[in-house]
Amino acid sequence: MNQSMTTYHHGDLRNCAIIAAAELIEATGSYDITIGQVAKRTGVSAPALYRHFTDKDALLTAVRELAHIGIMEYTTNAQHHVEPGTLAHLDALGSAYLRFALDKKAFFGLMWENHGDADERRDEARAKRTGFQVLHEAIQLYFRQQRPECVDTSLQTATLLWSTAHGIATLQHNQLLDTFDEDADPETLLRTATRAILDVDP
Amino acid sequence: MNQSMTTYHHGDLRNCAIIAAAELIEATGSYDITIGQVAKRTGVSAPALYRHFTDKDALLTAVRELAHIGIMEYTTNAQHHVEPGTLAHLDALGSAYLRFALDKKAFFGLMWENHGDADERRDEARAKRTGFQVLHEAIQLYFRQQRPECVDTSLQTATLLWSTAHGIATLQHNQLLDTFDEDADPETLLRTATRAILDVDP
DNA sequence: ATTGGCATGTTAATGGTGATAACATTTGAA
DNA sequence: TTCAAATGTTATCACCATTAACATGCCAAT
Repeated sequence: MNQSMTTYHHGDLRNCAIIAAAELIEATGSYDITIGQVAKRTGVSAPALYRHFTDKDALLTAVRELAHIGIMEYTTNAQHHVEPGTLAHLDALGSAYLRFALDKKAFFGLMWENHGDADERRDEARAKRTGFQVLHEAIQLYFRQQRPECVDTSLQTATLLWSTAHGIATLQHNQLLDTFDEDADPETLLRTATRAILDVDP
Repeated sequence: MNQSMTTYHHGDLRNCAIIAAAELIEATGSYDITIGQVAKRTGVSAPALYRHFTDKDALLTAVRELAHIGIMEYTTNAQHHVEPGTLAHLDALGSAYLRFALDKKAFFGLMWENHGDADERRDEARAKRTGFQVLHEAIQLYFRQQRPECVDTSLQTATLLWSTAHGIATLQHNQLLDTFDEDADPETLLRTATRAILDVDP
């Protein structure tokens, strides 16, 4: 991308291809891109990409990593403006998740798409588990600080909260929330659900 | 399918193609099928299908209709064994949703995939709204019968319940529930969430 | 009954896509 | 300095969705 294009060898093709793919996805709003498009945007021939990615899915997997980093940025930024261990903290995490799904529609879709290789999926599962841990720790902190009488070490609350946030995000992503209830507001729904779920088991 | 194959004209190609596609999806566990595969299974040439479907997506849309009917059967059957207006009734609906997602993985994925034509999407949205209405009415009945003091005419509870069920189903579909919490059981999660959400606003 | 038009099939061809093969250039380490 | 590995390039393939051009059989009007 920032290489003097006079060289036969590109110098940083792998990274540039990933970025080009991400830009393409952002620009078109769809992750249905072709190797040829990525190659052209990178100023290189299509087969050149196969020196750096075993197949198309490997390239998309690299883009998915970027998407994971992106959603992490959303949540990290959200946490900067709230007091740790408060209800507002949990709201901020959920809100960040929903906003990412809305702002970066194509990346959000790509992240959760069913794809090929089992090894790649395991790596992504690890990345997603990291995000899950952030939520789980925030919940643990919330209970210790706000409701020390009912601290719960299980993962159930975190799993439930993630599921709900994910469901709301996914339905909204498919434009179904409006279909079901034209007055539905994702953030309000999630806040309501969050409060309901946190009140379980007291 | 049940036609004497001696005729040049097939007689019921449209329906047979849809069924063949569905069978193929069921058999391979993936909705990534080709027109050629469907044609071969129907005993016909590939272009013949274009007399009945404008494009591949139109065929898949027809299969999606079958999937909607299928999930409706799951929920309808589930309702036969429970008292209307009870908590068990709501549990049965949720359980049917989760079981369909697990039993008919590929169909579930296909139903919620992002696809092309806006008109087709509007039709499917209608089908989904019908399913949503079933849930909403069950919830209304539940409140009238079990908790008449807090009947709520809004769609919020239904939307929230659907979102949660959908989130759990989707995460499970992507094998992420186990990743997050190896002890997580989808049915238990949904039952817990259901009770929490119903207790809102009392 | 005959026949002509329309619905519905068939084979051939097109254009795009992922992927591999065969060949070319550069780089860097012995 | 040189040659092998790394990395690009231009054919080339197979597969796929879709369209074109042609063939067949059903049905309705004569």
